[in-house]
Amino acid sequence: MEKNFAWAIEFQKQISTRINTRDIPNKLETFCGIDVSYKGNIAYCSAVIINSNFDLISSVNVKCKVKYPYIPGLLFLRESGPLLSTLRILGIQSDFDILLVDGHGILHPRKCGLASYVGYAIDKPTIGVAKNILCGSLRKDHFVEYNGSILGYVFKKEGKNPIYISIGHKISLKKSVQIVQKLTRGGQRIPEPLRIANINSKNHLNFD
DNA sequence: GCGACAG
DNA sequence: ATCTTGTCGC
Repeated sequence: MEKNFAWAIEFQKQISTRINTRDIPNKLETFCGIDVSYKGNIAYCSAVIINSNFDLISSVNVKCKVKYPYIPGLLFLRESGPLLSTLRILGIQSDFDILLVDGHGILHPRKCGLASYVGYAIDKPTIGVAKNILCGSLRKDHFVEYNGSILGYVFKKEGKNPIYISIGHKISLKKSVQIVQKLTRGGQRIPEPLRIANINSKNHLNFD
């Protein structure tokens, strides 16, 4: 029962040509983290917004039906729907400056991971933060290289597994790394907005 | 053909 | 991601 997802691959190649890998003039006061967990065929998506002082500004939990399977390299098919629906609801009550997504940005076979697609879709500065690498080779200087280009950075915390940071959209890799490091509290592996969003998404009782 | 493979 | 009990370590 395999399907043709060739269209999705072409779509990613198309979107990748529209990704902005530079910083844009923007405030850096509020940060949104968003993540999804699953139960059967239901996706539970949570988004939270915090400020530079880690104060909670806003949060939403949204339930959605799963429409696509998980296919390595095509995570956006499965998660962009729930993420965009949730961000739309969140937007009704609060705005934010930077979005952090659980998954790769341009550190991707077609330079268009989930974080890049979502960032492009909402047209906001977005950073990709993944817990595992999908492609590329690790360099001693902590950068990740793929097809001759520096597309990511490995952030390793003592005693913890590393995380992989990459540009989602409308931000540079340098600033992406600075932000992720500032948002990662001592003793933690995951930057706060994503860590809280991940916890909330697994709390299925807080969904309508 | 073989191995790898975000969440 | 999710399925799962006890268990090792700070």
